[in-house]
Amino acid sequence: MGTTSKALSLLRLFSGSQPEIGLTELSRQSGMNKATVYRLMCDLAEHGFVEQVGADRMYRIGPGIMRLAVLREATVPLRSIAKEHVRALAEEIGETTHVSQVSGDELSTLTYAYSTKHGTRVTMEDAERLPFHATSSGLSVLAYSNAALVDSILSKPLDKRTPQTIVDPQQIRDELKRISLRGHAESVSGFEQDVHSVAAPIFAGGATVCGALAIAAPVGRVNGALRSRMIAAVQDRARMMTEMMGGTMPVSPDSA
Amino acid sequence: MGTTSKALSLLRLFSGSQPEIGLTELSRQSGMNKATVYRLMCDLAEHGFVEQVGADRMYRIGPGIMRLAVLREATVPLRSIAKEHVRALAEEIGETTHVSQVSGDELSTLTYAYSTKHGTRVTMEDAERLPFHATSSGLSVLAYSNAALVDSILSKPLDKRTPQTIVDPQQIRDELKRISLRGHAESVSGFEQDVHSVAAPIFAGGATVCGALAIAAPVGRVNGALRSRMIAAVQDRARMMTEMMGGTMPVSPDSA
DNA sequence: CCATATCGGTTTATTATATGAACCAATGGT
DNA sequence: ACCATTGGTTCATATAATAAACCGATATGG
Repeated sequence: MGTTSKALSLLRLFSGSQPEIGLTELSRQSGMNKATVYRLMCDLAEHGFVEQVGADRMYRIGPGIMRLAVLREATVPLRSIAKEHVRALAEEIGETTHVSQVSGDELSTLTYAYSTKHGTRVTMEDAERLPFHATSSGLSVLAYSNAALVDSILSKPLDKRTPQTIVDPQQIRDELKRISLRGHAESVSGFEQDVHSVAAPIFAGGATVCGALAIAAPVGRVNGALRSRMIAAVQDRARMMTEMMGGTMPVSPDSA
Repeated sequence: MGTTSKALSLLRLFSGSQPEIGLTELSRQSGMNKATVYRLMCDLAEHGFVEQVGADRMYRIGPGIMRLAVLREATVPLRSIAKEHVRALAEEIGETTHVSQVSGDELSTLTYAYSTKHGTRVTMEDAERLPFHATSSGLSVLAYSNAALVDSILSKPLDKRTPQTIVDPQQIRDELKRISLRGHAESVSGFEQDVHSVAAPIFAGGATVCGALAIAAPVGRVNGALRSRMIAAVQDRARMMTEMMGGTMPVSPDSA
């Protein structure tokens, strides 16, 4: 692996549940030599990609990222668009909503919103990486992705997150076909126990899928009526977001 | 320079006025060999830090940045806090407002807001790098920064952006003292002709300055009354933002 | 319509750079 | 007082980065 890739892969270790990491821990989790990690982190810090904080000198994501993020949003405003719709949709349906974004072969949560309508709700983690095969968001994205990505994802071993998680590649491929016909994906307890979610893909310029909009509710609350409303609303909103992104829905299922 | 630093410095070339750059152009502007740039960009693309777009294969900032940005904002929510205040302040004063952020020895615009009160207004560029010595934002930050940063900035040659730009290090140091006493900085046509701006620093945990809030108005519109309102408002808002960031104003000027 | 220039990308011998085991100094818990 | 762990440093070794030349494709212009 190239040196640059090693440095960037260190950033991958940071997550919502682990926003600050020490030098030794970084070395352990990356499997790289401590001295190497140290130098790489210095390089990253020099450019503001990470910063050291507190007496224990832990590293966390740095301010330099924000400049690039502002630049990204100025050209591809997925997050700002998402924020509006996610908010409104949560209000409308009374359940948790979120938008996730494709980046290469990864899918991560971009923003989410809770509704205060019920005392219980599905909770989200910041910037969480979502598995493609086990979430409605992931499936809806995959259903409109090129074959190369689908193959790449389904050829690796699929994590069985819950007893309900579908991990058979062929079964998933069949489901992807159905999804691309219906225009939305659905998952019941595939990622987290007791979570029922529906999702629809969002497209950017050139009819390429750039992410997904999803609604997630406790399984027990999803009756026929709510389910219908969720599906209709998520598709409608995703279509609106696609429009705002300057994208178009592919005319026919192009998962080939 | 290390390989990693070279890769990261390529990202620095992207800006609001140049959001997409081709391979040859990157090579030219960075001074690095084209083959080297190519490999580095591949590494960056692999991790979603850049992506290639269109038929001409231009590079732009990629979606991978957004995951890190979400993570950053979850721990240091400067931008989300800034957005609210910048909006409200623009409304209140009727002029352009913006918040910039320190990252190492750089200062860049994080968010801004326009007011529709007047037909003419100061306009901003996304993610623009601001010179410390020529902007009220930069001066207000510098006035509360440690001596190492101040020395580092003032020891390099200072760009004379306009005839009014102050470029004499000693003169600037004197001004910094006054700023730290008053709590705000002011610049008249120091960065852009005909722009009068006032700014106040924002502090994060540990009384370290993390950025600045500023109001910018056309010189001709800033009379005594407006100027007083701008100064009072910017200081007030910056104080509020500091509070929300969990920061504290340093008790005494600590520019030593 | 052909000649030329420029583009993104690729190859390969050369060389500079990254690496990692061992080592410090500092801190904290027992 | 001790041991374990932390962040950080050193330097001989080995690996990975580099750059000139090259390629095919596209665009430019006379």
